[in-house]
Amino acid sequence: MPEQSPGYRPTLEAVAARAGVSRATASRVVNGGDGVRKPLVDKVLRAVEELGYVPNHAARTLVTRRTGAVAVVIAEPEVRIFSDPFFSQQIRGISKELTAHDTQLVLLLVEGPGDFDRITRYLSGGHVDGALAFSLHTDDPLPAITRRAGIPTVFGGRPGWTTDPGERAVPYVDADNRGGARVAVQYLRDLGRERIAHIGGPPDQTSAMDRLDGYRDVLLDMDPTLVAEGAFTVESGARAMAELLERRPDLDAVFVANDLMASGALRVLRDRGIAVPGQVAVVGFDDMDPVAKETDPPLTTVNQDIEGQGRLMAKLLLRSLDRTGNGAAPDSVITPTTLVRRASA
Amino acid sequence: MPEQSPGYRPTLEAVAARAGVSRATASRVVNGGDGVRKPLVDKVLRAVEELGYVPNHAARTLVTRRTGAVAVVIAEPEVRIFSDPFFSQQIRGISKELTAHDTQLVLLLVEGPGDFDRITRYLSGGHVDGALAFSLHTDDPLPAITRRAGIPTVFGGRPGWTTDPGERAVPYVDADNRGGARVAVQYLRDLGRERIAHIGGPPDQTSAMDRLDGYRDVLLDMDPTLVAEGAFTVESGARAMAELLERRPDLDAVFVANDLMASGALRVLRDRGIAVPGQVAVVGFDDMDPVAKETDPPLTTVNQDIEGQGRLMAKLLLRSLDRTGNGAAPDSVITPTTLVRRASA
DNA sequence: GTGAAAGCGCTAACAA
DNA sequence: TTGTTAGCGCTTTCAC
Repeated sequence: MPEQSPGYRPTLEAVAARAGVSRATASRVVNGGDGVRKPLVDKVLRAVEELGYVPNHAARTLVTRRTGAVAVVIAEPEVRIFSDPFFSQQIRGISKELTAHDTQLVLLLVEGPGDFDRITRYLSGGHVDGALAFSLHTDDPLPAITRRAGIPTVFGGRPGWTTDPGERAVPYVDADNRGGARVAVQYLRDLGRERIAHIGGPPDQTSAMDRLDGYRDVLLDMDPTLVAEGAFTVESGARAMAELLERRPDLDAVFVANDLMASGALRVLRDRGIAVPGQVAVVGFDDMDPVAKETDPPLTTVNQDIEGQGRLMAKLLLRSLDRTGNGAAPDSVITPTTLVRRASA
Repeated sequence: MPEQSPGYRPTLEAVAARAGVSRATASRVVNGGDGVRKPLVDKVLRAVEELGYVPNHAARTLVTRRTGAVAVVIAEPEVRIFSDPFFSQQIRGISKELTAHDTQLVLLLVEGPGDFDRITRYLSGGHVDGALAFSLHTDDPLPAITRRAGIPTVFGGRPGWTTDPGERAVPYVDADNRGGARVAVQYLRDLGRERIAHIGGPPDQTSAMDRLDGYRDVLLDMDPTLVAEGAFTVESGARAMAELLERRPDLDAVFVANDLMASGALRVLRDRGIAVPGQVAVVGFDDMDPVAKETDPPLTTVNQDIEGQGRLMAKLLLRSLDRTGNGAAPDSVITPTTLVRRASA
């Protein structure tokens, strides 16, 4: 890579001149070289190399009307984003996929309700070609915002909104929360457990709802005293476990809606000298690294491929951005989950 | 906000026409309105409002040569980024500051050594005005890359590189790791502890080095058998603690280089029935939320304002990007730390 | 297959 | 103070 005086940037014009061709031909070569004779292609390529030419992105965007950038919108005012590897992993997956397609990732963090205006303006401002958003709460304004902004969007996690009839469904990627929960609870049942409790997540998050539904699917005659509500944090899991033990000292298993809460629950059980899985079997959800492996005992839990979900989101979005005809509106995808057996159940 | 047929975007031309002024005047108003008479300003503003005009960013960049975007480069191939809230918090601070200055955040995740080429190309490609980078390892190639790319860069964390004489020092923001460590160890000493051990982080990270140096500052006659090395993870902290107890069962205090390792150490002490702080006092580093508050017992630790560091990084970079003359090259800043007393020491 | 030329939407001299 | 005009660097018809 030739080192130039910093700040100087050769233009396509310069490349064309050096290669002895027109700007148009140089442009064709830079953009793939279709329909240009081999010798000319080589000449141009050499000029590019020698000059250290890098296309001016702004100029390109101005004429093509494509920015080559995608916004990732994260609305999570809670502390949760700080202690939850969930986002980091999804973003990693997204980043990999976008990078592979020369697309930039513009991060939009929503700090508060007042920010929605800013986000709307940005999204409608032609800065990005599409958006990826995480919608966690049932009353999330994000779906409405991206719809209004009129840019293709794929959501991470099932949005809580029920689609109005006639309105186009919002495309999303989500794990099979309900199915995973079903498998987990069925597993506890097959183990012979009879009083299977559940520690659920915040009821305004669709993943929590879906996992609770999966629990209900298996335990049709669900006893409400066996269900406690947490907040997807370690501490809330501990509290919920204590509450359950208070109410139902006879419980012999718990299906916990995420690993963080499960680790809190395990701590409470250990502190009270209750054997796991001997007296109480515990199954978590997420297979979060490294939490699940390092609990005492190691946690049996439901694995979901979070990074893969991120990749998939990006993939779906990029496909809908593709102008070569097959740029159909993306469908939603539910990714599979698998039960990982460790020692807690 | 007027809803238009999606895809249509009014131009400055349209605004000017509607306001009955020239494009130049419209442009002036949109960019602050200096030197335009009030009534015209109002007219233009109204036209903007009515048309729902949003400036075309590409066109503007093309002529001003400023992108209004900043890259955040994160090179952390390790698992660590997944379990460490450190980055999320810094990014949050960065995001807030950038947003307040209408600057976009482009996220660049470095997945492996092969990625450095890509990053270099991107940074020199005029996509962004500057960069913020996290340099954690002493052999990090990032400083060299951003220098070669020739764009202003501010680092998070002291880069391990010793600056060649004559070469411009790399500007960075870092916590006062050494000073914080000094205060922590001195505090243990003031408590009357006489055999103060240390669990350090990976020696290729400057923060770990600096904290170790602070420990040494106080314990000049440092005994090597009192020092163990961890990897900034819970498990490694537990291992290091076990190792130390093996070697020096007589130790009466431990200064641990971060809270994650401290929580592992506490677990080991608890498991062995060693009273904290009765027999062994423990001080951590980071005051990580929620870890430090929720250990058993709650952790006495050194607080650093991570989000503030992020803000500061952005602030320094934006200042050096400012073209109004005072755009001096940024200096480095060391942010203060404070000891937070809880129950473990 | 290749080149000439128009124009994307905007800012910044320069004129008026 | 306001308007006119010349590009910024690129892609893309349209001729050749």
